[in-house]
Amino acid sequence: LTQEQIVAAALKQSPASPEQFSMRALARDLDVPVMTIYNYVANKDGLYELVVNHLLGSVRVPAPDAGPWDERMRQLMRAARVALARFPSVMMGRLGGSAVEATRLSDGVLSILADGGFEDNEAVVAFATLFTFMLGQLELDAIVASVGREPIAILESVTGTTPSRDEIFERGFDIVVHGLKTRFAHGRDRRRIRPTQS
Amino acid sequence: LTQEQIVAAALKQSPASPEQFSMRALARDLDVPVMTIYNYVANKDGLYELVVNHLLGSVRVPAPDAGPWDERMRQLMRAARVALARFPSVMMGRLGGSAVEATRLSDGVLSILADGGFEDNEAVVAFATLFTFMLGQLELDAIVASVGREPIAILESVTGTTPSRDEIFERGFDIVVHGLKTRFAHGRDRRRIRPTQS
DNA sequence: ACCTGAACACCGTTCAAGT
DNA sequence: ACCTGAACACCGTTCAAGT
Repeated sequence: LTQEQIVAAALKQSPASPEQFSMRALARDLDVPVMTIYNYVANKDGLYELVVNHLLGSVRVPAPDAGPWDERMRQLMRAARVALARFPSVMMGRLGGSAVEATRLSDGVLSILADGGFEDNEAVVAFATLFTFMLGQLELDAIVASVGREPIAILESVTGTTPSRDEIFERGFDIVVHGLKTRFAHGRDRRRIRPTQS
Repeated sequence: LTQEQIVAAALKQSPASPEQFSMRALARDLDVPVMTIYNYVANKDGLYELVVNHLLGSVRVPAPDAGPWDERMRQLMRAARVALARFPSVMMGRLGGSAVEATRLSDGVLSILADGGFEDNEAVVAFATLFTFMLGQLELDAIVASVGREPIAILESVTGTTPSRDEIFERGFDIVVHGLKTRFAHGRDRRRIRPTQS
C-alpha cells in the first residue's frame, strides 16, 4: 500500500461535496482497516493536500513562446479547472493553502502577468482577481456536481437557453481579461515583438 | 420557540466552515432537545435556506435613480457580501438554489443589467460572470474566516504588502466592470440621460 | 396533536495493545 | 517498529413511544 494507491482510491470516489468523502469509505474501498491509512497520511487534511498536489501536478505552465500572455493564462486556468474537476470537494480553502503545486502555479501566473507588462502593484490586483474568478468557477463546478442541475436556473428565463459551463468559463475569462487590459492599459507584451490583440 | 429564534441562534454560532455547524450544537445553545428543532425545520438544508433568506433579506436592490448601473451593481454586491459574511459556511451550493431572496436579488441584477443597456444574450454572460466573481469572493471570505490568515500569501512576495479583503473585492469588481463595458461596448445608460463614466 | 428519548448508521482520530 | 481493534466524542435523522 502506497500513497499513490490511496490518492488513486480517493480520486475514484470523486466526491461531490466534502461531506461525501470519508476516510472510512476510503478504507472500505481499499479493503484495509481504517487506521492503516493513517500510517501514510497524517489526517484528512493531509490526504486532501496529497490529492491537490497530484491533480495540479498535471497542469503545465505554458512556456513564454506559447503565445500572448492572455492566451497562456487561459490555457493555464483552463487546465487547472479540468484537473480539479476530478475532485470537486476540494473547495473550501484546501486550495489557497500549503500545497506545493498550488504555489508553483501561482508563480506561473505571476510570471505570465510580468510578461504581460503588469507592474508589481497591478500584478497583485490582477492575480487576486484571476484567483477569485477561478475559485468561483470551481465552486460552480462543485455545485453542478453536487446538485446535478444547472445552478443559475434564472438565466433560462432571460434567453430560454442556459450557456454551458464551458461557455460560462470562457466568456467569463474573456471579460476578466478585457477588464485587465483596459484597466491597466495593456495590449503590449514584454515577451516578444508580436503584440496581443486588444 | 420560533423559526426566528432558531435562525438567530444559528447566526450566533457563525461557523467558519460547514463542518463546524451542527444541529446538535445549535440545540445545546438553545437549551432544547435536538429533535425539537425538527418541529420548525425539515432538516439541515431547510435551516440553511432559512438563514440565507434571512441574511439576503436585508440586501436592498438599489433603485433605478440611485446612480449609474455599475454603481448600483457595486452597491448590491457589496451589500450581499457583507450580509453573507455573517455566516461564512453558507457556501457550497446552498446559494444558487431555492432561496427566495436569492432569486429576488438575481432579478435585481438582471434589471440593473437591462438598465445598463445589455441585450439579453449579453446579460446572460454578464450575469454569469458577476455571479462567478461573487462566489469566488465569498469563498475567499470563508477561507479567511476558517484559516485565519490571508489565503493568497504568495502576493506578499511580490509587493511586500497584501491588499485587504475589501480592496481585493473593490478592485476586482472594477476589473470585471471594465471588462463588461469594453466587451459589450457599453458606457451609455438606458435609464436616464446621464451616461456612466466609461 | 405536539413533543422527544432512544436508536441507527454514520463520522475523524486517539490510544493502547497486539505482533 | 509497524500495524490495528476498540473506544471516544462527535454527527444528522428516523421512528416509536410518550404526554
